[in-house]
Amino acid sequence: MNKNTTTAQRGRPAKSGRNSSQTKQALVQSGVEYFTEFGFASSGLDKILKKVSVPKGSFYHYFASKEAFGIAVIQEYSRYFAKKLDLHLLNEAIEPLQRIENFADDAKAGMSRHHFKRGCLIGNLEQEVTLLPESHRQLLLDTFELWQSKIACCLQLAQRTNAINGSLDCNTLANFFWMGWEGAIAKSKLTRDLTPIETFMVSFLQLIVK
Amino acid sequence: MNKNTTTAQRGRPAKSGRNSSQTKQALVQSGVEYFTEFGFASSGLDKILKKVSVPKGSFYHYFASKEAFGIAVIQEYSRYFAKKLDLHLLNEAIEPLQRIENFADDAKAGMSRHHFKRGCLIGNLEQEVTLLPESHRQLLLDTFELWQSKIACCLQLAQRTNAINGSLDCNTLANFFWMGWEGAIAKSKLTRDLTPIETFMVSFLQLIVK
DNA sequence: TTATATATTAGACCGATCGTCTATTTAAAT
DNA sequence: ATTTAAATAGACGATCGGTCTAATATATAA
Repeated sequence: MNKNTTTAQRGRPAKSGRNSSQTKQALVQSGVEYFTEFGFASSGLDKILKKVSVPKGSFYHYFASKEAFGIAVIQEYSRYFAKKLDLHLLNEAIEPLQRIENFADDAKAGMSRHHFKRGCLIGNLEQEVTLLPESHRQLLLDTFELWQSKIACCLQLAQRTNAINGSLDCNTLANFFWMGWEGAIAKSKLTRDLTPIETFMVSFLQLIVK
Repeated sequence: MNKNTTTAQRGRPAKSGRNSSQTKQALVQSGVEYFTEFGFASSGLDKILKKVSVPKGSFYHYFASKEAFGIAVIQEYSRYFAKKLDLHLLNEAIEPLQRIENFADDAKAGMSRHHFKRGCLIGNLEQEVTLLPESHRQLLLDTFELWQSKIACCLQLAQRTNAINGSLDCNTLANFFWMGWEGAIAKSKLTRDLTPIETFMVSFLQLIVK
Protein backbone atom coordinates (compact mmCIF):
# COMPACT_ATOMS: atom_id res chain seq x y z
CA MET A 1 0.00 0.00 0.00
CA ASN A 2 2.73 2.47 0.93
CA LYS A 3 5.03 3.26 -1.96
CA ASN A 4 8.53 3.89 -0.78
CA THR A 5 10.39 7.01 -1.79
CA THR A 6 12.99 5.58 -4.16
CA THR A 7 10.92 3.22 -6.31
CA ALA A 8 9.73 4.82 -9.53
CA GLN A 9 5.98 5.04 -9.95
CA ARG A 10 3.60 4.56 -12.77
CA GLY A 11 1.71 7.50 -14.19
CA ARG A 12 2.37 11.16 -14.38
CA PRO A 13 4.79 12.24 -11.67
CA ALA A 14 3.70 14.71 -9.03
CA LYS A 15 4.81 18.27 -9.58
CA SER A 16 5.99 18.34 -5.98
CA GLY A 17 8.20 15.28 -6.33
CA ARG A 18 6.33 13.51 -3.54
CA ASN A 19 4.81 10.11 -3.97
CA SER A 20 1.14 9.41 -3.44
CA SER A 21 1.16 8.72 0.26
CA GLN A 22 3.48 11.61 0.97
CA THR A 23 1.21 14.00 -0.85
CA LYS A 24 -1.80 12.66 0.97
CA GLN A 25 -0.02 13.10 4.26
CA ALA A 26 1.02 16.64 3.35
CA LEU A 27 -2.55 17.51 2.48
CA VAL A 28 -3.81 16.14 5.77
CA GLN A 29 -1.18 18.10 7.65
CA SER A 30 -2.19 21.28 5.86
CA GLY A 31 -5.81 20.47 6.65
CA VAL A 32 -5.01 20.10 10.32
CA GLU A 33 -3.47 23.55 10.33
CA TYR A 34 -6.30 25.26 8.46
CA PHE A 35 -9.15 23.51 10.21
CA THR A 36 -7.57 24.20 13.59
CA GLU A 37 -7.22 27.89 12.85
CA PHE A 38 -10.35 28.61 10.83
CA GLY A 39 -12.65 25.65 11.32
CA PHE A 40 -14.03 23.28 8.71
CA ALA A 41 -16.60 25.44 6.97
CA SER A 42 -14.42 28.53 6.65
CA SER A 43 -11.39 26.68 5.32
CA GLY A 44 -11.27 26.56 1.53
CA LEU A 45 -9.66 23.67 -0.28
CA ASP A 46 -7.83 26.15 -2.49
CA LYS A 47 -5.65 27.45 0.31
CA ILE A 48 -5.13 24.06 1.88
CA LEU A 49 -3.85 22.79 -1.46
CA LYS A 50 -1.74 25.82 -2.24
CA LYS A 51 0.03 25.62 1.10
CA VAL A 52 1.58 22.31 0.12
CA SER A 53 1.83 23.07 -3.60
CA VAL A 54 -0.65 20.48 -4.68
CA PRO A 55 -2.72 21.57 -7.70
CA LYS A 56 -6.42 21.97 -7.17
CA GLY A 57 -7.19 19.47 -9.87
CA SER A 58 -5.50 16.79 -7.82
CA PHE A 59 -7.71 16.97 -4.78
CA TYR A 60 -10.32 14.49 -5.92
CA HIS A 61 -7.62 12.09 -6.90
CA TYR A 62 -6.57 11.87 -3.28
CA PHE A 63 -9.88 12.26 -1.47
CA ALA A 64 -13.46 11.49 -2.38
CA SER A 65 -14.85 14.72 -0.96
CA LYS A 66 -14.21 17.47 1.53
CA GLU A 67 -16.12 15.44 4.08
CA ALA A 68 -13.86 12.43 3.58
CA PHE A 69 -10.86 14.72 3.79
CA GLY A 70 -12.20 16.12 7.05
CA ILE A 71 -12.43 12.62 8.48
CA ALA A 72 -8.78 11.98 7.63
CA VAL A 73 -7.80 15.29 9.21
CA ILE A 74 -9.68 14.61 12.43
CA GLN A 75 -8.24 11.13 12.68
CA GLU A 76 -4.73 12.39 12.13
CA TYR A 77 -5.07 15.05 14.80
CA SER A 78 -6.67 12.60 17.18
CA ARG A 79 -3.77 10.20 16.69
CA TYR A 80 -1.18 12.94 17.08
CA PHE A 81 -2.75 14.25 20.24
CA ALA A 82 -3.24 10.84 21.83
CA LYS A 83 0.45 10.23 21.28
CA LYS A 84 1.31 13.48 22.98
CA LEU A 85 -0.94 12.58 25.89
CA ASP A 86 0.66 9.19 26.28
CA LEU A 87 4.10 10.70 26.17
CA HIS A 88 3.32 12.64 29.32
CA LEU A 89 0.65 10.65 31.11
CA LEU A 90 2.44 7.32 30.94
CA ASN A 91 5.79 8.69 32.01
CA GLU A 92 6.51 6.56 35.04
CA ALA A 93 9.46 8.67 36.07
CA ILE A 94 7.04 11.41 37.06
CA GLU A 95 4.29 11.59 39.67
CA PRO A 96 0.79 11.33 38.19
CA LEU A 97 -0.42 14.87 38.82
CA GLN A 98 2.88 16.28 37.61
CA ARG A 99 2.40 14.35 34.38
CA ILE A 100 -0.81 16.24 33.75
CA GLU A 101 0.99 19.48 34.46
CA ASN A 102 3.70 18.53 32.01
CA PHE A 103 1.13 17.89 29.36
CA ALA A 104 -0.37 21.31 30.06
CA ASP A 105 3.03 22.96 29.75
CA ASP A 106 3.54 21.23 26.44
CA ALA A 107 0.18 22.47 25.20
CA LYS A 108 0.89 25.97 26.48
CA ALA A 109 4.08 26.07 24.45
CA GLY A 110 2.08 25.10 21.39
CA MET A 111 -0.43 27.86 22.00
CA SER A 112 2.32 30.47 22.19
CA ARG A 113 4.16 29.05 19.20
CA HIS A 114 1.08 29.56 17.04
CA HIS A 115 0.34 32.97 18.50
CA PHE A 116 -2.90 31.82 20.12
CA LYS A 117 -4.55 31.35 16.77
CA ARG A 118 -4.98 27.60 16.71
CA GLY A 119 -5.94 25.92 19.94
CA CYS A 120 -7.41 22.46 19.80
CA LEU A 121 -8.85 21.11 16.55
CA ILE A 122 -11.34 18.90 18.34
CA GLY A 123 -12.56 21.71 20.56
CA ASN A 124 -12.86 24.07 17.63
CA LEU A 125 -14.83 21.66 15.50
CA GLU A 126 -17.00 20.82 18.49
CA GLN A 127 -18.28 24.38 18.53
CA GLU A 128 -18.95 24.17 14.83
CA VAL A 129 -20.84 20.91 15.09
CA THR A 130 -24.07 22.30 13.66
CA LEU A 131 -22.22 22.96 10.40
CA LEU A 132 -20.46 19.61 10.30
CA PRO A 133 -21.39 16.35 8.57
CA GLU A 134 -22.69 13.75 10.98
CA SER A 135 -19.68 11.53 10.32
CA HIS A 136 -17.45 14.15 11.91
CA ARG A 137 -19.58 14.45 15.01
CA GLN A 138 -19.10 10.82 15.91
CA LEU A 139 -15.34 11.09 15.47
CA LEU A 140 -15.21 14.04 17.82
CA LEU A 141 -17.15 12.13 20.44
CA ASP A 142 -14.86 9.13 20.11
CA THR A 143 -11.80 11.31 20.46
CA PHE A 144 -13.04 12.92 23.64
CA GLU A 145 -13.85 9.52 25.05
CA LEU A 146 -10.32 8.34 24.34
CA TRP A 147 -8.71 11.40 25.90
CA GLN A 148 -10.99 11.12 28.88
CA SER A 149 -9.93 7.58 29.56
CA LYS A 150 -6.29 8.58 29.48
CA ILE A 151 -6.73 11.34 32.02
CA ALA A 152 -8.96 9.14 34.15
CA CYS A 153 -6.24 6.55 34.25
CA CYS A 154 -3.72 9.07 35.43
CA LEU A 155 -6.06 10.38 38.09
CA GLN A 156 -6.63 6.86 39.37
CA LEU A 157 -2.90 6.53 39.77
CA ALA A 158 -2.85 9.74 41.76
CA GLN A 159 -5.66 8.40 43.86
CA ARG A 160 -3.75 5.22 44.66
CA THR A 161 -0.79 7.20 45.90
CA ASN A 162 -3.24 9.19 47.97
CA ALA A 163 -2.41 12.42 46.17
CA ILE A 164 -6.05 13.24 45.56
CA ASN A 165 -9.29 12.69 47.37
CA GLY A 166 -10.34 9.06 47.30
CA SER A 167 -14.04 9.82 47.14
CA LEU A 168 -13.80 11.39 43.71
CA ASP A 169 -14.86 9.42 40.66
CA CYS A 170 -11.94 9.62 38.26
CA ASN A 171 -13.98 9.16 35.12
CA THR A 172 -16.32 11.95 36.02
CA LEU A 173 -13.39 14.08 37.04
CA ALA A 174 -11.65 13.42 33.73
CA ASN A 175 -14.79 14.42 31.89
CA PHE A 176 -14.89 17.58 34.00
CA PHE A 177 -11.22 18.18 33.24
CA TRP A 178 -11.65 18.14 29.47
CA MET A 179 -14.63 20.44 29.50
CA GLY A 180 -12.68 22.94 31.53
CA TRP A 181 -9.61 22.41 29.42
CA GLU A 182 -11.40 23.18 26.17
CA GLY A 183 -12.97 26.21 27.77
CA ALA A 184 -9.55 27.39 28.89
CA ILE A 185 -8.01 26.92 25.45
CA ALA A 186 -10.84 28.89 23.89
CA LYS A 187 -10.44 31.67 26.44
CA SER A 188 -6.73 31.71 25.80
CA LYS A 189 -7.39 32.28 22.09
CA LEU A 190 -9.55 35.21 23.10
CA THR A 191 -7.16 36.81 25.58
CA ARG A 192 -4.12 35.89 23.50
CA ASP A 193 -2.16 34.85 26.53
CA LEU A 194 -1.65 31.80 28.71
CA THR A 195 -3.32 33.01 31.88
CA PRO A 196 -6.63 31.20 31.26
CA ILE A 197 -4.84 27.88 30.91
CA GLU A 198 -2.75 28.58 33.96
CA THR A 199 -5.76 29.65 35.98
CA PHE A 200 -7.58 26.53 34.96
CA MET A 201 -4.73 24.20 35.85
CA VAL A 202 -3.97 25.79 39.19
CA SER A 203 -7.60 25.80 40.21
CA PHE A 204 -8.27 22.28 39.03
CA LEU A 205 -5.31 20.83 40.88
CA GLN A 206 -5.98 22.86 43.97
CA LEU A 207 -9.56 21.62 44.09
CA ILE A 208 -8.76 17.94 43.73
CA VAL A 209 -5.69 17.54 45.91
CA LYS A 210 -6.20 16.29 49.38
CA MET B 1 -35.03 58.84 19.85
CA ASN B 2 -37.62 56.06 20.04
CA LYS B 3 -40.55 56.63 17.72
CA ASN B 4 -43.71 55.31 19.26
CA THR B 5 -45.94 52.96 17.36
CA THR B 6 -48.92 55.20 16.69
CA THR B 7 -47.26 58.40 15.47
CA ALA B 8 -47.04 58.57 11.69
CA GLN B 9 -43.54 58.70 10.26
CA ARG B 10 -41.92 60.48 7.43
CA GLY B 11 -40.55 58.57 4.48
CA ARG B 12 -41.51 55.38 2.76
CA PRO B 13 -43.25 53.07 5.20
CA ALA B 14 -41.68 49.75 6.05
CA LYS B 15 -43.17 46.75 4.30
CA SER B 16 -43.35 45.00 7.63
CA GLY B 17 -45.36 47.74 9.30
CA ARG B 18 -42.71 48.15 11.99
CA ASN B 19 -41.14 51.46 12.79
CA SER B 20 -37.42 52.06 12.59
CA SER B 21 -36.43 50.99 16.07
CA GLN B 22 -38.67 47.96 15.97
CA THR B 23 -37.11 46.82 12.71
CA LYS B 24 -33.65 47.36 14.09
CA GLN B 25 -34.54 45.35 17.15
CA ALA B 26 -36.02 42.56 15.04
CA LEU B 27 -32.85 42.41 12.97
CA VAL B 28 -30.68 42.21 16.05
CA GLN B 29 -32.86 39.44 17.45
CA SER B 30 -32.57 37.50 14.22
CA GLY B 31 -28.82 38.08 14.31
CA VAL B 32 -28.60 36.69 17.81
CA GLU B 33 -30.30 33.53 16.66
CA TYR B 34 -28.21 33.02 13.55
CA PHE B 35 -24.87 33.97 15.06
CA THR B 36 -25.55 31.73 18.04
CA GLU B 37 -26.33 28.76 15.84
CA PHE B 38 -23.90 29.24 12.95
CA GLY B 39 -21.35 31.79 14.08
CA PHE B 40 -20.58 35.17 12.59
CA ALA B 41 -18.72 34.20 9.44
CA SER B 42 -21.09 31.46 8.35
CA SER B 43 -24.24 33.51 8.85
CA GLY B 44 -25.32 35.34 5.72
CA LEU B 45 -27.18 38.63 5.92
CA ASP B 46 -29.68 37.31 3.43
CA LYS B 47 -31.12 34.74 5.79
CA ILE B 48 -30.98 37.01 8.80
CA LEU B 49 -33.01 39.57 6.89
CA LYS B 50 -35.44 37.10 5.40
CA LYS B 51 -36.27 35.66 8.80
CA VAL B 52 -37.80 38.96 9.89
CA SER B 53 -39.07 39.96 6.42
CA VAL B 54 -36.77 42.91 6.01
CA PRO B 55 -35.64 43.43 2.42
CA LYS B 56 -31.96 43.04 1.71
CA GLY B 57 -31.73 46.56 0.36
CA SER B 58 -32.67 47.89 3.76
CA PHE B 59 -29.73 46.50 5.67
CA TYR B 60 -27.37 49.40 5.15
CA HIS B 61 -30.06 51.79 6.13
CA TYR B 62 -30.12 50.28 9.59
CA PHE B 63 -26.47 49.32 10.06
CA ALA B 64 -23.23 50.65 8.68
CA SER B 65 -21.74 47.22 8.04
CA LYS B 66 -21.90 43.60 9.07
CA GLU B 67 -19.25 44.36 11.66
CA ALA B 68 -21.36 47.13 13.20
CA PHE B 69 -24.33 44.80 13.15
CA GLY B 70 -22.27 42.18 14.93
CA ILE B 71 -21.46 44.64 17.67
CA ALA B 72 -25.15 45.36 18.21
CA VAL B 73 -25.89 41.65 18.30
CA ILE B 74 -23.18 40.91 20.86
CA GLN B 75 -24.28 43.80 23.04
CA GLU B 76 -27.88 42.69 22.92
CA TYR B 77 -27.01 39.13 23.90
CA SER B 78 -24.69 40.34 26.62
CA ARG B 79 -27.45 42.51 28.06
CA TYR B 80 -30.01 39.72 27.83
CA PHE B 81 -27.74 37.23 29.52
CA ALA B 82 -26.63 39.57 32.28
CA LYS B 83 -30.27 40.14 33.09
CA LYS B 84 -30.88 36.41 33.29
CA LEU B 85 -27.87 36.03 35.57
CA ASP B 86 -29.07 38.78 37.87
CA LEU B 87 -32.51 37.26 38.00
CA HIS B 88 -31.06 34.15 39.60
CA LEU B 89 -27.87 35.28 41.31
CA LEU B 90 -29.42 38.19 43.13
CA ASN B 91 -32.45 36.27 44.34
CA GLU B 92 -32.18 36.73 48.06
CA ALA B 93 -34.88 34.20 48.78
CA ILE B 94 -32.47 31.46 47.72
CA GLU B 95 -29.15 30.28 49.10
CA PRO B 96 -26.15 31.43 47.03
CA LEU B 97 -25.08 28.07 45.65
CA GLN B 98 -28.66 27.16 44.85
CA ARG B 99 -28.92 30.38 42.85
CA ILE B 100 -26.14 29.19 40.60
CA GLU B 101 -27.89 25.87 40.21
CA ASN B 102 -31.10 27.67 39.30
CA PHE B 103 -29.28 29.60 36.64
CA ALA B 104 -27.88 26.34 35.29
CA ASP B 105 -31.34 24.79 35.17
CA ASP B 106 -32.60 27.82 33.29
CA ALA B 107 -29.78 27.49 30.77
CA LYS B 108 -30.35 23.76 30.45
CA ALA B 109 -33.97 24.39 29.53
CA GLY B 110 -32.78 26.77 26.83
CA MET B 111 -30.39 24.20 25.42
CA SER B 112 -33.17 21.62 25.13
CA ARG B 113 -35.64 24.13 23.73
CA HIS B 114 -33.29 24.85 20.85
CA HIS B 115 -32.44 21.20 20.33
CA PHE B 116 -28.80 21.69 21.37
CA LYS B 117 -28.08 23.75 18.30
CA ARG B 118 -27.41 27.12 19.84
CA GLY B 119 -25.54 27.22 23.10
CA CYS B 120 -23.92 30.45 24.16
CA LEU B 121 -23.32 33.20 21.62
CA ILE B 122 -20.31 34.52 23.49
CA GLY B 123 -18.71 31.10 23.77
CA ASN B 124 -19.38 30.35 20.12
CA LEU B 125 -17.89 33.60 18.88
CA GLU B 126 -14.96 33.12 21.23
CA GLN B 127 -13.94 30.02 19.30
CA GLU B 128 -14.28 31.93 16.07
CA VAL B 129 -12.18 34.84 17.27
CA THR B 130 -9.54 34.45 14.56
CA LEU B 131 -12.23 35.22 11.99
CA LEU B 132 -13.72 38.14 13.90
CA PRO B 133 -13.06 41.86 13.66
CA GLU B 134 -11.01 43.18 16.55
CA SER B 135 -13.93 45.25 17.81
CA HIS B 136 -15.82 42.06 18.55
CA ARG B 137 -12.96 40.53 20.49
CA GLN B 138 -12.96 43.31 23.04
CA LEU B 139 -16.71 43.03 23.52
CA LEU B 140 -16.40 39.33 24.22
CA LEU B 141 -13.71 39.96 26.80
CA ASP B 142 -15.80 42.63 28.49
CA THR B 143 -18.79 40.33 28.62
CA PHE B 144 -16.86 37.54 30.27
CA GLU B 145 -15.49 39.97 32.80
CA LEU B 146 -18.99 41.11 33.67
CA TRP B 147 -20.31 37.58 34.02
CA GLN B 148 -17.31 36.62 36.08
CA SER B 149 -17.91 39.40 38.56
CA LYS B 150 -21.50 38.30 39.01
CA ILE B 151 -20.57 34.72 39.79
CA ALA B 152 -17.72 35.86 42.01
CA CYS B 153 -20.14 37.94 44.00
CA CYS B 154 -22.43 34.98 44.52
CA LEU B 155 -19.53 32.76 45.56
CA GLN B 156 -18.42 35.34 48.10
CA LEU B 157 -21.87 35.22 49.59
CA ALA B 158 -21.60 31.46 49.83
CA GLN B 159 -18.26 31.88 51.47
CA ARG B 160 -19.66 34.21 54.10
CA THR B 161 -22.32 31.69 55.05
CA ASN B 162 -19.55 29.14 55.27
CA ALA B 163 -21.02 27.03 52.49
CA ILE B 164 -17.74 26.83 50.61
CA ASN B 165 -14.10 26.71 51.56
CA GLY B 166 -12.87 30.06 52.86
CA SER B 167 -9.43 29.69 51.39
CA LEU B 168 -10.66 29.83 47.81
CA ASP B 169 -10.34 33.03 45.83
CA CYS B 170 -13.80 33.73 44.48
CA ASN B 171 -12.65 35.72 41.47
CA THR B 172 -10.33 32.97 40.34
CA LEU B 173 -13.03 30.44 41.02
CA ALA B 174 -15.53 32.42 38.98
CA ASN B 175 -13.07 32.57 36.11
CA PHE B 176 -12.63 28.81 36.44
CA PHE B 177 -16.39 28.39 36.50
CA TRP B 178 -16.99 30.15 33.21
CA MET B 179 -14.27 28.29 31.38
CA GLY B 180 -15.77 25.03 32.49
CA TRP B 181 -19.25 26.26 31.75
CA GLU B 182 -18.45 27.16 28.17
CA GLY B 183 -16.70 23.85 27.72
CA ALA B 184 -19.76 22.08 29.06
CA ILE B 185 -22.13 23.96 26.76
CA ALA B 186 -19.95 23.10 23.78
CA LYS B 187 -19.85 19.45 24.78
CA SER B 188 -23.59 19.47 25.22
CA LYS B 189 -23.98 20.68 21.63
CA LEU B 190 -21.83 17.77 20.58
CA THR B 191 -23.58 15.06 22.58
CA ARG B 192 -27.00 16.61 22.06
CA ASP B 193 -27.99 16.05 25.63
CA LEU B 194 -27.70 17.72 29.02
CA THR B 195 -25.32 15.33 30.70
CA PRO B 196 -22.19 17.42 30.11
CA ILE B 197 -23.78 20.42 31.82
CA GLU B 198 -25.03 18.26 34.63
CA THR B 199 -21.67 16.60 35.07
CA PHE B 200 -19.99 19.95 35.14
CA MET B 201 -22.33 21.43 37.71
CA VAL B 202 -22.29 18.45 40.03
CA SER B 203 -18.51 18.22 39.92
CA PHE B 204 -17.96 21.92 40.35
CA LEU B 205 -20.21 22.17 43.36
CA GLN B 206 -18.88 19.00 44.88
CA LEU B 207 -15.33 20.29 44.60
CA ILE B 208 -15.95 23.67 46.18
CA VAL B 209 -18.30 22.84 49.04
CA LYS B 210 -16.80 22.43 52.43
C1' DT C 1 -50.23 72.54 -4.67
C1' DT C 2 -45.70 72.04 -5.10
C1' DA C 3 -41.21 71.26 -3.40
C1' DT C 4 -38.30 69.19 -0.12
C1' DA C 5 -36.67 66.20 3.40
C1' DT C 6 -36.64 61.65 5.17
C1' DA C 7 -37.30 56.69 5.39
C1' DT C 8 -37.32 52.50 3.10
C1' DT C 9 -36.75 49.42 -0.70
C1' DA C 10 -35.45 47.37 -5.16
C1' DG C 11 -32.19 45.01 -7.21
C1' DA C 12 -28.10 44.31 -9.15
C1' DC C 13 -23.10 44.55 -8.63
C1' DC C 14 -19.05 41.78 -9.08
C1' DG C 15 -15.61 39.46 -6.98
C1' DA C 16 -14.83 35.49 -4.41
C1' DT C 17 -15.43 31.39 -3.31
C1' DC C 18 -17.50 26.89 -3.05
C1' DG C 19 -16.76 21.79 -4.01
C1' DT C 20 -16.62 19.02 -8.07
C1' DC C 21 -15.75 16.97 -12.56
C1' DT C 22 -13.95 15.77 -17.32
C1' DA C 23 -10.41 15.79 -20.37
C1' DT C 24 -5.56 15.61 -20.80
C1' DT C 25 -0.79 14.79 -19.84
C1' DT C 26 3.01 11.97 -18.31
C1' DA C 27 5.28 7.88 -17.41
C1' DA C 28 5.73 2.92 -16.35
C1' DA C 29 4.33 -1.77 -17.63
C1' DT C 30 3.11 -5.04 -21.18
C1' DA D 1 3.20 0.28 -29.85
C1' DT D 2 -0.39 -0.24 -26.73
C1' DT D 3 -2.37 -0.30 -22.30
C1' DT D 4 -2.83 1.08 -17.64
C1' DA D 5 -2.25 4.12 -13.93
C1' DA D 6 -1.14 8.56 -11.60
C1' DA D 7 -1.47 13.28 -11.48
C1' DT D 8 -2.77 17.73 -13.37
C1' DA D 9 -5.11 21.44 -15.81
C1' DG D 10 -8.62 24.26 -15.71
C1' DA D 11 -12.96 25.51 -15.75
C1' DC D 12 -17.66 24.32 -14.34
C1' DG D 13 -22.05 26.39 -12.58
C1' DA D 14 -23.93 27.63 -8.50
C1' DT D 15 -24.22 30.27 -4.68
C1' DC D 16 -23.53 33.82 -2.03
C1' DG D 17 -20.67 37.44 0.08
C1' DG D 18 -21.27 42.36 1.66
C1' DT D 19 -22.18 46.66 -0.43
C1' DC D 20 -24.01 50.45 -3.09
C1' DT D 21 -26.85 53.57 -6.09
C1' DA D 22 -31.07 54.78 -7.81
C1' DA D 23 -35.84 54.67 -7.20
C1' DT D 24 -40.04 54.93 -4.36
C1' DA D 25 -43.22 56.33 -0.87
C1' DT D 26 -44.60 59.15 2.73
C1' DA D 27 -44.68 63.50 5.88
C1' DT D 28 -43.73 68.12 6.25
C1' DA D 29 -42.82 72.89 4.68
C1' DA D 30 -43.32 76.51 1.45
